[in-house]
Amino acid sequence: MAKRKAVNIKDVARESNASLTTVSLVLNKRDERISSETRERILATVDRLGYRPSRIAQGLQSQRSGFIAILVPQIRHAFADVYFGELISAIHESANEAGYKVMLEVANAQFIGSRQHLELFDRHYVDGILCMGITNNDDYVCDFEDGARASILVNTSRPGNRLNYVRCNYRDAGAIAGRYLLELGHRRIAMIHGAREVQTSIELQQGFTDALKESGVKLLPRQLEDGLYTEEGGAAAALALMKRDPSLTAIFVGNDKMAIGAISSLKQSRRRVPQDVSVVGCDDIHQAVFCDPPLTTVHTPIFDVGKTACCRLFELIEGKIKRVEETHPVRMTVRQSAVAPRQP
Amino acid sequence: MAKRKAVNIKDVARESNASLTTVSLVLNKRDERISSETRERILATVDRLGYRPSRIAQGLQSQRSGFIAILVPQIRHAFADVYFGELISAIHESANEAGYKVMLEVANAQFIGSRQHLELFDRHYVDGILCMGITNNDDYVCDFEDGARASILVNTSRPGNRLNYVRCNYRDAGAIAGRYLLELGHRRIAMIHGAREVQTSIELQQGFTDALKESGVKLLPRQLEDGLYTEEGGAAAALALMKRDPSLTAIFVGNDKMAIGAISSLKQSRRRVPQDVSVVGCDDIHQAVFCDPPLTTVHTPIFDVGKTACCRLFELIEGKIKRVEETHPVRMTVRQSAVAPRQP
DNA sequence: CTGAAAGCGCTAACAC
DNA sequence: GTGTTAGCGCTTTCAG
Repeated sequence: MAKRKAVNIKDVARESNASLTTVSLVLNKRDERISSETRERILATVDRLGYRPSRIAQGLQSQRSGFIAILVPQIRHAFADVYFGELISAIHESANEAGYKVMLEVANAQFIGSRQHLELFDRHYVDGILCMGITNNDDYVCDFEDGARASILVNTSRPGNRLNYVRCNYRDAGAIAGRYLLELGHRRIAMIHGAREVQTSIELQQGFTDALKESGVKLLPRQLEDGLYTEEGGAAAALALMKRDPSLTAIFVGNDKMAIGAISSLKQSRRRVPQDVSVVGCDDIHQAVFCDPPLTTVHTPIFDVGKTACCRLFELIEGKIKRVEETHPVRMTVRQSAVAPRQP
Repeated sequence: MAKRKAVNIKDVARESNASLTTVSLVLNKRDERISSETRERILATVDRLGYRPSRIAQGLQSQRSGFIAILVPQIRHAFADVYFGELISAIHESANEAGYKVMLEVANAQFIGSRQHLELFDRHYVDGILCMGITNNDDYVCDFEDGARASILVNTSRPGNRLNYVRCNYRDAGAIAGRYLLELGHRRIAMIHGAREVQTSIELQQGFTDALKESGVKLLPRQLEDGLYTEEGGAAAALALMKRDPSLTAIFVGNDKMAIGAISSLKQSRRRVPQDVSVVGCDDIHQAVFCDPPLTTVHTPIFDVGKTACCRLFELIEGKIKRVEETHPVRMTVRQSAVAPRQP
C-alpha cells in the first residue's frame, strides 16, 4: 500500500504559527483560554491540511484503546448465528453511541490456551470484554473475578462466583412456557434442552420442571433430550423423544433454532404441528415468524440485554460502578405452533 | 476499573540487568547477536514479571494498527443477518490465522456523513477495510479508487471503476437457476429480485433473463417483484406475483432469506410448494435445509469468498499485490422446493 | 555482543 | 494566552 505520510499535529502547529499545545488544546475543546482568533486560525489549518489525530498516539498517552472485545464461543460459523448476531448488533449500537470501537474474538482452544483473554487487556488491545455463550466449563472467565479487568457475561451467569452479568430470567422463561402448555391442557410433555454445561439452559429446565411439578406433572429423564443448540440437534432430539413416547402432545424447546429443527423433523415424520404435537420455543428470534407454523415462543429481550451489557461495561471501564448483576424479565409470545392437545 | 500499572519493557531491562535494546531484540527474535545466556535471563524475567509488549506503543512505532474493519450496510440488526454473519465468520477466521484483529463498523448516515471510512485509515484505526453489501448508490466507496487505502468489496462490485473486489458469479447463478427451471419444464416463471441498486442483484437477474430468453421464454416486467432482501419482502412479493398471474408455476428468488419468506406466504395462501409452485433460492444458507420443503437453491461459496477477500486484503496491505478482481464459480444445490410443473 | 539515544504522534503539567 | 518540555512504551540505528 502506498505509504502516505500523514499530516501530524506538528505540521498543523507550524502551518498555523502556533505551538503544539495550543493546537492540542483547541482540538480537545480545552480551549477556554485560547483567543478565538487563534482558534479559528488553527481550525482552518486543520481543515486545509486534512489533519486527523492519530488514535494510536492518543491511546499511548491515555492508556486507553477505546476498544471493547466481543468474545463468542467456537461454534460453527459463530457470527452467522442469529442469537449471537442479535447481541452483536445491540452491542455495536451501544458502543457506537458511546464512541467505543468493537472488535471480535472467538474463544477457541488456541485463544484460551495462550490466555488471550488476559493479553487483550495487558497488551492494551481493549478496555473491556463482553463474554457471550459462556458455559460452566469455561473456567478461564474466573480470571476476571478479581475485577481488575472490565468484563461482563452477556446473557449467562455462572453459579458461585463474583462475575458481572446481564441476562434474562431463564428460570421464569421455563416456568412461563410450562404453565402455558399446562393451561392449554397438555400433560404428556417433553423438553429439548441445550447443553448441560450452560447455566441458562439449566435454569430454563429447572423453571420448566418446577412449573410442571406444581401441577403434579412430572418430567422424567426419558422426556428430556439434548438438542445441542443446533437445528440438526433439535431435529434429532424431537424424533428420539417421539420414538420413546409416541403419546407426547407437546415439546418445549430450549431455543428457537432447535425448535425450528424439531418442527422440521416432526413434519417430515408425518406428524402435524401443532395438531399432533405442540412446540414452544425460547428466544423469539426474527425467523420465528416465518416458520410453518409460526413459532409460539418465550420472548427473551436479548437485544436489550446486549445494549444494557455494553452500557454497563463502559460504566465499569470508566470506574462509575464496581459490579453488575442484572436480570431482565421475559414474556410469552403466542403464535401458532402450540394449541390444545387433541382429545385421545 | 483498578488502574493496574502494567509491566513495561524498562522493568524487564532493569530486572534482567540488560538494556532496553537487548530486551527488544530478544522479544522480536532479532537475537542472533545476543548470547544465549542473556536471552535466557531476559525470557525468564519476562515470564516472571508477566510482561506483555503494549500493542499501542508498537503500533505507534510501526504505524500499523494490525486491525482491519468490516463495513456492513445499515439494515435492521445487520450482524444478525446470516449472509453477513457467514462472511464475518470467514473473515475472522482468515484474520485470526494471519494475526490481524477485526473490528466492526456499520455504514450508516452518520458514519458516511463524517467520512469515517477515510478516518479509520487516517487516524490509524485500521490497515484495511472490507466493504460488504455495497450498492450502486454507495458513492463513498469511490474514495478508495485511488488505491491509497487498502480496501476490497466483498461479494459485490460496481461497474465502471477501479475498485478491488472478490465475489461470486451472479450472472452464472441466474443462468443456472433459469436453465434448471426450464429443464424441469416450467414456462410460466417469475422472479423476486433484491434491491435494484445492488449490482449482484442486477447481474443475477440478467443471467436469469438471458437463460430464459435462450429458450424463448420472456420475463415480463409484471413477472418481476422486489423482495427487499427480507423475509417479509419475499413473502409480500410472492403474493403480489401470484395475484397478478395465478398461473405461475415457478418463482426464482434472489436470496434464500426472501425465498423462505416467499414459501411461508405461499403456503399460508393455500398453495403447495413445490406441487403448485416451485421455488428456487440463491445463496444456500444453512437454514435452507430446515425449510419445509428443504430449499433448492444456487450455492454461492460466500464463506470462501470471505476468506479469500480477507487474504487478498492482507496482500494489499503488505504491498504484495496492487489489484484484486476475483470471481468465484457457483453451482446448483437440489433439494425439494422445485419439481416439474403439474400438467395443466 | 550490548547500550545510548532518537523518534513514532500526542497530551498535559508547568513556565512564561 | 501561549509555548516548552517531559513523558506514554516501543523499535531501531549507530556507537562502543
